[in-house]
Amino acid sequence: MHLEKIKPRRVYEDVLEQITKLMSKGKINPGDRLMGEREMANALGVSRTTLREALRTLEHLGLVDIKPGGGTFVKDQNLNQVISPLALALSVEQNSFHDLWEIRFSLEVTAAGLAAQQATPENLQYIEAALREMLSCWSDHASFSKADLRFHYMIAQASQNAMMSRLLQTFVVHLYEMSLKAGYSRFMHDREGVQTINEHSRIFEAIKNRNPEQARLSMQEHLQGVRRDLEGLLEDSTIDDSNMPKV
Amino acid sequence: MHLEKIKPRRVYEDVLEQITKLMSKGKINPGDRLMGEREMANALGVSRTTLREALRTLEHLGLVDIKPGGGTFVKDQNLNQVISPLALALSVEQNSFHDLWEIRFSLEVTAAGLAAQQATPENLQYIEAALREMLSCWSDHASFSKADLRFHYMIAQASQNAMMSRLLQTFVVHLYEMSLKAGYSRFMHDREGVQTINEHSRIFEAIKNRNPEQARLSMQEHLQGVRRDLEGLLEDSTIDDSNMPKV
DNA sequence: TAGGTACACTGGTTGGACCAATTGATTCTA
DNA sequence: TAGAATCAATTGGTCCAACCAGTGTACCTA
Repeated sequence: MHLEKIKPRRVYEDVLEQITKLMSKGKINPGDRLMGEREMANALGVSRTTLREALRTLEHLGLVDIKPGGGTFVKDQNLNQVISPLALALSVEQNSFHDLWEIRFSLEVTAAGLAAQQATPENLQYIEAALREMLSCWSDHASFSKADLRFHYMIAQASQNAMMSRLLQTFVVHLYEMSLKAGYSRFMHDREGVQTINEHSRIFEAIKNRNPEQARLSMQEHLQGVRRDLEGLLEDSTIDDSNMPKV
Repeated sequence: MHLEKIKPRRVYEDVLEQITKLMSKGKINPGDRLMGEREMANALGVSRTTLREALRTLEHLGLVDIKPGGGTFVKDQNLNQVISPLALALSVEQNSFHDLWEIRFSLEVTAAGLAAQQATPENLQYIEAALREMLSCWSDHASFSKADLRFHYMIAQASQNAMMSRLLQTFVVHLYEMSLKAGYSRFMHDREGVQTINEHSRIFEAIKNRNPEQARLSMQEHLQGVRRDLEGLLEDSTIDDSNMPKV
């Protein structure tokens, strides 16, 4: 027989529930300032300590902005501060590079297709700007990588899917950092300088020409190419690709 | 000129960093019991309150299990307790059904393909069991839906990608709950009883026959079908599909 | 009126206290 | 002696009162 472990209910969870409900029902709106901690704790009938645990949680979820000396404000969701709650979890959990890459691959190919359908002129402008910057500073590893990341992020943005964009950003950045640790930067130029520019251009053109299928295909090819390069590196790197929780 | 706002450093963030580093370096392993709060707070030179804010964060990330009266334990990642940090964020943020569905679609089609390549005999067994249960209790809405969800979850598991599985589970469950709120349950049977069984069977067969392309295709068709049904419902439902943060 | 200053208020942090639940050693019992 | 009941130490959960360091505002001054 298999029984579920019963979790003791905690007060701060009740508090969290009350506040989140107010937010999802629109009783509290972005930009609003919440009551002071002392006042709110009193209104809820809990201690300030407990209330603060709930507020801290809200902050981690990116739902609230706590300004010392100022107050607590409901975060404006339009700010694309991509601090996904996944980010920290990713940095700690022992996920294999392979697994994360599959997810990125899946999402980014989809995002490229969506971008081709729904990118605004402004989106296209940003994507092209990132592409130009890659061209202009391809001799500077750091700047090049930065522009590279921005290129991919701008495509995610162009998908007009905020959650997709957040997820992708999180995964892409994390994978990039994992690659750096494995020493990818040294060897990047062999490929990046010549090949990547072309691939990126193709992706951009497909999006610009409103060709979703081509955009998906170009993105697919690009990511497969990058991955091939990374694979050689991974074989004898410090990236742990085996210690993954199975099932 | 655009300047970034400087965030005052908080003590609990330092604490969080120390602990997470120990975890990612393997100094602390799943199952380990952390020091008592008083002792650890003393060792870190911070107050118990501050330490607790860090521990609470770790708990929300699913990295740690806090047992009142017992102690704090590093969570065993092998337990597929899918309490993604995303879950709460999803329940509060105003994400459009459409956006979440696109993500689910992308990931699940990929998962189906992977499952066809890598499913273990045990995986296949679980998937088939869920399928059988759907057949046996198709007259009971609740049980049917439960089996339906399990079917999809088991495929995600069969992809052998733990992170993918976690993400999918989170999105699928959330979308299901959103559907329920919109009154999907009443109308589900029109389609579910007849069509869905067939579609599910096709997906299972493709996975069983180790045919990734067919598995992807079958999953694609199934999800597109379900979505078509949902769309009619969404037009005049309580699901907010417009109030989504753009860009 | 413009500028500066004092003050009330905010979140951040601390230490101490008490509760309820768990745990493990101790003692009692059969 | 083996098992059961008991007790005490320990743990996390919650609360309280206090102080700090910033913020914002109202008031006062030049």
